[in-house]
Amino acid sequence: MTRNRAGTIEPETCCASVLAAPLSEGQSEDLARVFAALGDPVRLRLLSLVADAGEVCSCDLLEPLGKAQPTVSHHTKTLAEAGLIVGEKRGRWVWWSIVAGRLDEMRAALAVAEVPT
Amino acid sequence: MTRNRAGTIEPETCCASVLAAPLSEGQSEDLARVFAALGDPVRLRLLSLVADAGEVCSCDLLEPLGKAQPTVSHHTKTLAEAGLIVGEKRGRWVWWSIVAGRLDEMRAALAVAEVPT
DNA sequence: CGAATCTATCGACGGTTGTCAATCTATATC
DNA sequence: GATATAGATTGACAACCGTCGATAGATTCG
Repeated sequence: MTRNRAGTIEPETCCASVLAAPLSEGQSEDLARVFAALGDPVRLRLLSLVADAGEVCSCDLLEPLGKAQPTVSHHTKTLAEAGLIVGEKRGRWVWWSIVAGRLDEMRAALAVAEVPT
Repeated sequence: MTRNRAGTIEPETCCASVLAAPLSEGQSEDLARVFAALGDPVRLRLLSLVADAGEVCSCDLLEPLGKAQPTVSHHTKTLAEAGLIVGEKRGRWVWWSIVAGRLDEMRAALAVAEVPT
């Protein structure tokens, strides 16, 4: 598996499916890392807030999530490392937005009866 | 959120999307439970084996997964409680199969640009 | 019944994770 | 430069999780 400079995970197999039999250990580890990032209720709410607003700065996430600042920072980092969001620093603020393509990849991984290319 | 007697998760909102802004705490917890079940490489490989074979008995999972019997039993239980697989006992064996609808629900939850009803 | 086999449960161990107070870095403002 | 603010990092703690040996339950076969 490869890893880009931002440290996000980039499986060589962009479309490995859970339904494609025996998933290799490498593929399963890459997919599991991203699903694990989705496996926390606070991170899912964070993701929904970012998706809804299009762009959100971290400071606007504290109150709706009801978590302390280091906790929110920890979650944004986890989601960013999973490639699900990206942050852009502007002045003192970091603006987060969804990586739609990454969500599509995960959807594809869950696809039943995927037509192999 | 509701929960049936088998202990499997049953969100009242079958199609709650991560993109539908602020996901309620209940919705996010239900979704997170299922994504967390998917967030382990051994369980993803297990899922792929079941999906590929259509039906697999637990005894045939030990060797390909390279895990001890209690560990495999633990993982099948986790996936079953998440509603991703179902087991049918026949004689001494338990035959596991995929719940395709559950995978579709999770794909829908990750859908970008979902059209709200 | 007794032996063998498949699965689930229990208990324990080590590693990981979510959380927050305290602290540090970077940026902006006076 | 001094002060204030947004965010990241560190360290600590409790809770959770993956793993497996031992054991128990269920079913089949002799």
